[in-house]
This record gives sequence, structure tokens and C-alpha cells, in this order.
Amino acid sequence: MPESIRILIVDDHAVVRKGLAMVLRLESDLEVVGEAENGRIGLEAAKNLNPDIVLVDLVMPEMDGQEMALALRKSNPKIKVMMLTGTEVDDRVFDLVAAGIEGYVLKNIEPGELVRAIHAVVHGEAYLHPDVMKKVLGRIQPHHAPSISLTPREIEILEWMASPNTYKQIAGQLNVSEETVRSHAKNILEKMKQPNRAQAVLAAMRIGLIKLDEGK
Amino acid sequence: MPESIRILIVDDHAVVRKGLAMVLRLESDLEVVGEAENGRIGLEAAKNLNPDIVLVDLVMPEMDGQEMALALRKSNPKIKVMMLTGTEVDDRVFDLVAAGIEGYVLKNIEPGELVRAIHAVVHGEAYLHPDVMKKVLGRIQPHHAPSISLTPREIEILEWMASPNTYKQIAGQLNVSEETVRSHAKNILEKMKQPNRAQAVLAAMRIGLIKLDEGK
DNA sequence: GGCTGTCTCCCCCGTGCGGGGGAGACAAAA
DNA sequence: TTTTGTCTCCCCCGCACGGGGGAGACAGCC
Repeated sequence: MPESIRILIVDDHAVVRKGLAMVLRLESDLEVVGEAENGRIGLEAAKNLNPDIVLVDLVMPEMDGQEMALALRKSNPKIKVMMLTGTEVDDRVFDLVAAGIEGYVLKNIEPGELVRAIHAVVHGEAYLHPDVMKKVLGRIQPHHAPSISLTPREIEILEWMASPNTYKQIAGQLNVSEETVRSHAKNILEKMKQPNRAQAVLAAMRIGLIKLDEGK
Repeated sequence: MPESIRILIVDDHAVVRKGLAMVLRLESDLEVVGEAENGRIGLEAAKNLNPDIVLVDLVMPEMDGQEMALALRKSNPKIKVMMLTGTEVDDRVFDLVAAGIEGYVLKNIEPGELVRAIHAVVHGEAYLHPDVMKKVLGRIQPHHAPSISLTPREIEILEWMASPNTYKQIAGQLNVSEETVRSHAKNILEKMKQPNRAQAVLAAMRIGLIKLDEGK
């Protein structure tokens, strides 16, 4: 028989806490081990109780759900987080999923569905409310095939072109002449049919040649 | 009692088709209404049978799952698509979810889980296999608050700065003097602490001020 | 009335960059 | 062997751009 899932509930409304606890206690394999009324207290409770999963309300006084979730992620990354919000999908969801929050449900969720969601999250899956899912998936960029054939060296130069460095500085970094870099850049612009460095970088990003982080 | 869910199975391996059909027929509310051995035939079958959902293998001869899914999306957008693949997560998943494919499961999925997934997708949710979900969510960019306070006009100029147009051309489009555009650009670079136009655009993209789509 | 912020426009200057050439060294393919 | 591709380096030219300065018109706020 599997161990029961230890749950911590963090919400500033007592009725919500009690209601959730009541619903969840109906399930034999769920165990509500604690409640907290804001993020700060919840963070303490999570550290002491070490639950499997924390249900967190997004809007709370003193320390809101986002802040708490991010803090918990840092201190106890193994504890799963299920975010609860009202009916509207908050833009902060992007930060949350990007930060690795596993679950995001709206408060109008059916109890049975919530139980399913909790199980999914505890088992390492991610559960996002359909509306949230839709919004998040809308952010996905198609992964175009790199139709342009750049040489490895050119791709390397192109990555550098996304940096603040001038061609002279890039040349210094790569231990080649500035003319070489400029020559490569010329060919890259030619191949990519882009009018300038900025557009080339944007185009490269669109086709997935360059990611939106590594700044050299 | 709800109507049963009409399913079309598209896979080039007969054993897979038969196995799936057998498993799914065990569920009282699932009905396998047809099978097809490649995307082209599957597309025809889908148009004739009008199923609720199509289970499609990604790799197939003649017309693969991606091509078929995209075609079906265009012709019969109401028919849901559940993509099936081997154990590895294909990069094409980005294109698929971006195109609105609702489900993506690996073939090693538990039958019960597949049934759950089918129900979820038919009910308008998206179901992605945990590994796929992880990969897809990794693509999400955090939604930083625009910490820099740009005026509306400056944001407008900044959007134009992401275009191939020169300042002179932008000025023409906005019916102001080139000097005005250059002046705004100067202030934008100042505020954003960026050394040049290209970096400013990249920075703007990172904080979500600009999206990675069509240039002006 | 002042003060502040925004939008507009102007000047100058130096340089980074795009576009046009060309060329040598080397390796792999034909 | 010749040819092709890649990487390296060089020259010149003109323009776009970044950085410095200043200024007038207007709206809103105190």
C-alpha cells in the first residue's frame, strides 16, 4: 500500500482552507498535515512539516503565492507546488511555470479533478488548468528547421553578433582579425538575406538558431 | 448517459492498430470507428467518419503524423488529435503544440492513462506526456514586469526599432522628422542601458515588451 | 504662477557597419 | 589533378548610428 500524500494548505481565507481540507480528507491516500494563512507562515510550515505538496493561494497578504512558491523552490525544491487562483488566469503564470511550478488550478475546479491533479503533480507530472494550458501553449514558438545552411564558423560568429560586442571586440575574443569577422558577418547577412546585424539576430532567433539567453 | 467517443486510429503497424483498438474497446464509452495505415488514408477516413478524436502515429510512410495533423487542423479543426510516438520526445512537438495539437503521448503509456488522456482531450483540455510537458514548459519565457519605464511613444519607437527600417524610414512611416526618431532612440538606449539598437531590441524581447513575430 | 514630463526638432562629431571588390592557405570532393 | 568550400585577411566607400549638446510647444500637477 502506498504511503499517503502529505499536503499543506496555504490560503488567507479560513473557509477555503477548511473546505479544501474537508474535501481532501475524504480521499484515503491524502493527508492534510497543516494549514497556513499567508506565504510567510506557509514557508515556515513547509520547512517544518516537509509535505509532499503545498496548495497555495496566489493572492494573499504579507507574502503572496508567487513569492512563496519561488522561495520554496529555492529552499525545498523537492516539495511540489499547486497554485490556486480565482477564475481569471493571471499573467504571472508565465513566471510560475518558467520557475518550475508543477500545478496551476482555478478555484472552481471539481474536487475530483483536484484530487487527480494532486496525484499527477506528486507523481512528477505537471498539471495546468485547461485555460492556463491554453495560454501557456500559446507562448510556444514553432521550431522551424534551419533552412539556411551556415557553416559552423558562421553560426559561431552569428552567436557573437547577438552580443553587445563590436566586430573589433569579437575579433579580439576569437583571436582573428576584425576583417575576418566582418567578412563572416557579410556572408551571414548575404545568406540570411537580412539587411543588418539586428535583423539577422532576430531572424536567427525565429528559426531557433539562437536562444534568448546566452549573452557572450 | 453520454454519447460514446468516436475514435479513429492511424498507424502504419497493424499490430499497434489492433492492440490499441482492443484496449480502447474495453471502455464502454469509447468506440473505435476506423483505422488507417498512413496519413493520407487517415485524412480521407477522418473526413468521412468525422470522429471525435484521431490517434495518430508520428512516424509513418507516405504522409507522416505531423503532416496529417496539420492538414486535419486546417480542414476539420473540430476533430481532436492525439499524437503517438516512440519513447523519445521529438523536436517536432514544438510545431505540433504551436499548431494546436491537443494530445501527445508516448507509446509506452499505460492503457488506463491513455483512456484518461483521450477523455481529457475530447473534453477540450490538452494532454501532454510528462516528458513532453517538461520539454515544452522549458520553452516558456518568464514574463518579467517592464521594470524600465518607457513612455508609450518610446515603446512604439522601440517596436519600430525591431524592424529592418532605418531611422529615416521609421520617421517617414510615423510622419515625424528623422531627428525625432533618433532622439527617442537615444532616450530609449539611455533608459534601457543598452549600447545599440540590436541589444535594445533583444533586451526588450527578454522582458516581454516585444514579441518575436511579424516585423512592421 | 511655476515645475515636470512628454513629444517634437535641430546641430555636430566620430565610428560602427553594410556593400563592393580581391586574395591566399588548406582540405575535401570530384 | 582540378575544383569547390571554408577560413582567413585586406582595401575602399558611404551611410546609419551612438553620444554630446540644446530648444520650443504643450499638458498636467502642485
